[in-house]
Amino acid sequence: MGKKSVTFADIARYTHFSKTTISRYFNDPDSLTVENQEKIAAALEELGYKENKVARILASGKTEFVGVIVPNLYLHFYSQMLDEILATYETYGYKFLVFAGDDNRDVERRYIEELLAYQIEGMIVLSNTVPSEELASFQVPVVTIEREDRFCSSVNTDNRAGGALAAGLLDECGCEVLIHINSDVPESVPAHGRISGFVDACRERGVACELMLRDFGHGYEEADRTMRQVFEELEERFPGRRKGVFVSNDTYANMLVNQIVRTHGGLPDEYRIVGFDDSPVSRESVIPISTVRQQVSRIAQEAMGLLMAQMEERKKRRPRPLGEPVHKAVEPVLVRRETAR
Amino acid sequence: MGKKSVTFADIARYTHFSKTTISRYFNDPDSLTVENQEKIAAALEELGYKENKVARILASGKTEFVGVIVPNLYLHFYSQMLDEILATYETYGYKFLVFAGDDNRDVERRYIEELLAYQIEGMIVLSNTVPSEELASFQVPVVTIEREDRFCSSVNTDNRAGGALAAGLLDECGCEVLIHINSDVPESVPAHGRISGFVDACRERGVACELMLRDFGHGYEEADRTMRQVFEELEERFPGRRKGVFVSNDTYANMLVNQIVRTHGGLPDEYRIVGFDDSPVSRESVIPISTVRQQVSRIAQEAMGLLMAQMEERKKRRPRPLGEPVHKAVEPVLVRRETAR
DNA sequence: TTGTACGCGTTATCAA
DNA sequence: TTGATAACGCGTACAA
Repeated sequence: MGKKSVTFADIARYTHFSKTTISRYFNDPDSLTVENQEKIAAALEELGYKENKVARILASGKTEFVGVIVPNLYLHFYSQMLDEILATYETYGYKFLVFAGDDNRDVERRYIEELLAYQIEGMIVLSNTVPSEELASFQVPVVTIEREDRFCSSVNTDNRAGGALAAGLLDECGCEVLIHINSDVPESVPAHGRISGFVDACRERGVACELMLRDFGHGYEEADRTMRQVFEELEERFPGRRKGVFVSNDTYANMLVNQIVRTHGGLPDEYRIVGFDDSPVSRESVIPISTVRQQVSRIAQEAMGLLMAQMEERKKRRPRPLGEPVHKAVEPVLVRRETAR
Repeated sequence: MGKKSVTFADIARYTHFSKTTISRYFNDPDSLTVENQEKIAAALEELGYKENKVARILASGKTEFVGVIVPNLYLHFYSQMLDEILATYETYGYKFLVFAGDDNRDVERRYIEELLAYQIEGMIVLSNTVPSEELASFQVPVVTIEREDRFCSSVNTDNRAGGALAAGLLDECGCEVLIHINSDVPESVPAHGRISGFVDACRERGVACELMLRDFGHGYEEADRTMRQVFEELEERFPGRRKGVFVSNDTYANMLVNQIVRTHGGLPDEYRIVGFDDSPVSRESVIPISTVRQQVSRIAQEAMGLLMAQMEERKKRRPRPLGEPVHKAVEPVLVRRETAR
């Protein structure tokens, strides 16, 4: 690399101390006299020392690396989540090696191998292709976020509570029939709670409840077409009745709002709509959409907290055999906008 | 770390080869007999060997790390950009250490120090707080994307061409007056080209051209209020004339569209609108917005390509003194939607 | 308070 | 084709 970089040995030679003393200057400065600290500080300045953490890692075994695997950064939820995860650097000092796995299981497996080769101390997984059982089998602490989490510790939004919040708001708006639009989410995925939470809340409130589970495909266009059909079905099946519609995410909710506005020239009183995520589109919509916000920042912090606990445990002499996975739930928050007050 | 991991020494002992031979198995397998390759392969399997790239780094000096600094991942452009940067792992094998600097200069400086301590081989910078002159002073190849780039190599969208595309489309739509809404972008930032490109294209076409540069502040609400004023001004100053409005980004363009739709119940024939970025909101809008797309994927690839070239050069015996920074421009693409055909 | 000596897990240089 | 030995730059017992 051109000129060799300045090392502890150089500083030691220059200051007539030993390498150990230089090392101590960084890791336990108080064990040196103030005078000598200053000498060393001056020498560092003089020689233009730059620290080399790779060498430190090899010697200490601590990389302070955490691996992150997201499905993509196209969906706002994931990028926002990553943003908040990165922000925990200020608290814990851990650095993040990030991979976007694109929902491809084998690709993600390769990424995990690579991460392990870099001696990551822990892993945060948001993608849902590799089963949690397999994740748990790597000898590294893992915390998952909003995905199947049977064998791993995890942090999720309390999706059931989210479904209930939506049902509650729509009910309060005086809706005669409560409808939930979603895809057929497997029970193992936390987001399934949006369905069950909504249905149960409807039952408790004694309100008519309708489930419309559709395959929204993968692209935007496809989803939009499906939503158009759903809209027509709504118009046909529930004419004149006040419909409270809870849509599984804001992007889909916005499609529905657009459809309604294009047809009726606005949001008729017979519609009330609630989305999920509080993603940008919910407030950018012509009619700002009421929604259920996931506390992304809190989720990220809890996840790093959980991970830190496991990583610390692992550094001890006799680490406990990890015990049962811990699952944390973060309460969602209702955001009232114009589609349902 | 619980059980010590299996090392070359263990494999060597087990197979009665030397550590060197084991190393060769990985880095130059053909220099071993096929027979011995198989023996070693078997031993690796047997003992459950996991590679340790940190040790390799220390010995070889090559980290295959690239540092990335983005302002945030809240804006879609940055997260999409990061997504595409991460995707280049498949081509080049470089891993990415990512920091979100939140537009705080000193924070970003700390992040850069940290990145350098991890012996990154190169850096991709999207945030705009640290001057390119300072970036160039670190002894690491740097490529910037869509930011001030005087002293660094860079890849940017050809913003002037983007402004011209917008002007062209609006002119073709038969607009009588062409208006550009933007903030007062400094000339050093590539995005300034959207202004100059637009203005020059108007002049060439001999069309009336109006610049409305406003301070849109930092939050969404603030920007929305500003856009409301801009809208009122448009209505007042150009009544009855067909207005071709080019807005600096899709989020703002959507605010304008919403304002118009709320006032007029739709998009009157006297308005044509073009945004910039092709971000999700442009097609999620009630009236899907015509826009100028940045070729994010191409930009990311060009950036990594440029960076790779510099990093390779640096590994040679007598690296050229880097010479002048290289600036690449990527052509934008016009996306015709409903607000301007 | 400071120093000695060794280890971390690879790669690189020679020599065989 | 293989091996012995010395780096790589730092941390850490243990000794002084």
